[in-house]
Amino acid sequence: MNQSVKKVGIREVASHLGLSVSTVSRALNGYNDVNPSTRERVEQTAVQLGYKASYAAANLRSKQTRNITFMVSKPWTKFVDPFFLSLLDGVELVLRAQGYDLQIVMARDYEKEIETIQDAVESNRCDGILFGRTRPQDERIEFLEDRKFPFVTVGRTLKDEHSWVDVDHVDIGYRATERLIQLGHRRIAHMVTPLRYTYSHHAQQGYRQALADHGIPHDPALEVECYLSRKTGGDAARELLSLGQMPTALYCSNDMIALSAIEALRRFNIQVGKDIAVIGSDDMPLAAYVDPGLTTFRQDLDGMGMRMGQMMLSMLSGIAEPQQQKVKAELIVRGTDMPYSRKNGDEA
Amino acid sequence: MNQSVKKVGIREVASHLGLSVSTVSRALNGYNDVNPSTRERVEQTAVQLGYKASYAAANLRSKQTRNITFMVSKPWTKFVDPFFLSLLDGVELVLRAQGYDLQIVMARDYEKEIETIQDAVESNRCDGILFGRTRPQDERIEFLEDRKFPFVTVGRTLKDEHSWVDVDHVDIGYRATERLIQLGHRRIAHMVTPLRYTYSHHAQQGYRQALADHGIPHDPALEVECYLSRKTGGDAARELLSLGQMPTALYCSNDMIALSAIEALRRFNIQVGKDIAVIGSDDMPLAAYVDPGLTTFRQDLDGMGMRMGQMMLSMLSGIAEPQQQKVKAELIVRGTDMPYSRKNGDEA
DNA sequence: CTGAAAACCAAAAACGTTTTTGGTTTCAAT
DNA sequence: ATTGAAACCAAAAACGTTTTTGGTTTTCAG
Repeated sequence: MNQSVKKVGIREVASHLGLSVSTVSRALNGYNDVNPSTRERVEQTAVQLGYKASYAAANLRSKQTRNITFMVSKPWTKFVDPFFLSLLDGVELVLRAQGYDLQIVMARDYEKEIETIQDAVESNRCDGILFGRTRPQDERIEFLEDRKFPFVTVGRTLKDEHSWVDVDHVDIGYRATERLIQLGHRRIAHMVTPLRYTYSHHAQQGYRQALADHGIPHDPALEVECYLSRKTGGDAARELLSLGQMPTALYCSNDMIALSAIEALRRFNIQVGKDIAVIGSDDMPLAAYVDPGLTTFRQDLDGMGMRMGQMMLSMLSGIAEPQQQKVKAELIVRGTDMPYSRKNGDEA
Repeated sequence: MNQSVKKVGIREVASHLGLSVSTVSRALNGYNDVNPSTRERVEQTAVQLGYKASYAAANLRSKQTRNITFMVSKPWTKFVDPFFLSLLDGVELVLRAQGYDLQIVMARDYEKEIETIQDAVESNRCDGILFGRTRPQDERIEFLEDRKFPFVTVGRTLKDEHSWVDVDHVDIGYRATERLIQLGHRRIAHMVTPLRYTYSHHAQQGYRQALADHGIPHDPALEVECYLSRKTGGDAARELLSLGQMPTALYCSNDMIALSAIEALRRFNIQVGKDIAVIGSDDMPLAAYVDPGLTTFRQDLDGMGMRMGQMMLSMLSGIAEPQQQKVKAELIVRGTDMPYSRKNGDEA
């Protein structure tokens, strides 16, 4: 009910208590050289008076913005969105709990990415940076490491010496391939996501390892690089069809590619889940909806986001060693994978 | 190549030019009482020296944060995401162009919404607020109007006297219904989105108007309120099935509901696009993908986002009158709507 | 020429905190 | 009692801009 017309500053609460401004500040910011009972009183009258510290003033003096920037790279939006927002949700949750704000910037093409990061660092508008879409060797990461500016990524470089959270794509590749092998398949194709991203290499690694472990020779013709738009996923499927001997199973390192391959195959009257097995890699909303449902892997994006936030927080509180967390994905069995039967081989 | 170890402040550029600090500031901030040639020189050496104004200091003095907060209400994420991010993209584009940062906060349930807004306003961390999910009368809007704090919404209240951008849902409702009528349908159901949101009322209005204009009596039993989760869309469809006379067409005020209804109908062996017509309202990614594709309406979210940003900017530059923009959606004809044929009526 | 207005710029105040510095009290150990 | 350390707090400096105030120069009509 305390309706002060003027907004109340730290002075007000200080004079209201007969304390000095500095004591109030130290009490509010959790310094230890202040009497617990004093702190108590300060905190109480602060809320009572509706005191809110001026961010600008606090930032100016303390040289930290309490802002974390998440850079989202533009060319995906349409289909990768859902992933992004779940992640963001987790990030925001833990950041806000510690009084940090989350700010987002969009990099609208490749060159803008590094530019955006530079700008964010140099115009000190944030204390840390978050981003994804990491590449085997990544200019952005080199820049940030060079400047010793706090950052955490979703995904990693191949060098792998910074703080990151990542789905274990080697594991996914391995498990998907092994599953198909155990279902009796021998000719298993890998529809590879763009190799400019690190995770594609990991998926490839898992795929090849599984083949090797089960004594199946690796046929380079069965590994086709696809791009993220739907078209080229279908194109790759057609390319595979034209091979002398058709693969009986497809492991796709993302669902969009799987889905577009399925669509293309359908056009050739090849029934997925019957004539050919398909396994995807991320569980996009569509995957559950198509018929038959896509067998794929679910990733705990919310949890990964939270983990990212925590890492950032701990870096900000002075911990220098890079932290890394690899997250296992959960296999979601739906209808697109099935055991090998001799018939399939003849199909092509 | 100018590698100063210390970061360069406004003092540096001033002394480097033999000018006063204040002149440099005025030159950089576009004040008019500074010689054009002086301004030129200042700007040049500013970039040359790599000068970046301290946000904190500038904010402290000028009392504006150059931050806009977008509040996203949590309970949707899974399916409404794509809409959200497209919108955000447009917003960010125009805001950033004017040097504003975009910051996002998640309100994780209903109560948190108003709380979050209050906090954003009172702890002056931002100059303006953006949000959606507006209700017929909206506590948040009342609060912000009361405080005279700049805000723009996606969607509006029924009172409708603030700044907003909104898809014309009356128009969608009208056109969808009219189209079905012109295809020969008479028993057209409206699967209504939750009435706690304003746009549902608008959709309803359009639907009823179209019926009235074509002399079709309004049957309340054909208007069923659904909720956003997929389940209840299907439930509503089942409810309609149990009616004495089955509707021959469904207009759904959002795609998710349409899709779940379609799924439920399929379980009853009712073929959508053949036995019953369905039209949706927003063009979610799924809509193009299901078979048959959902006939629906596309909304220019990117454009709406940009419009929101522009409105915010103009409010910030002092224009007080509320600005409002209604956006027409574009009909996307796919496979779920078809002409009425006598057979349908008997189907139930 | 002259005087007043306009253009241009410098000096200093102000923004509202946090941090530094240092001073007083309290307390336990001598 | 005395002393040194620890606990507590006040005063003032500092953060890096923008804004205010006012002073000097230029311009231009009379």
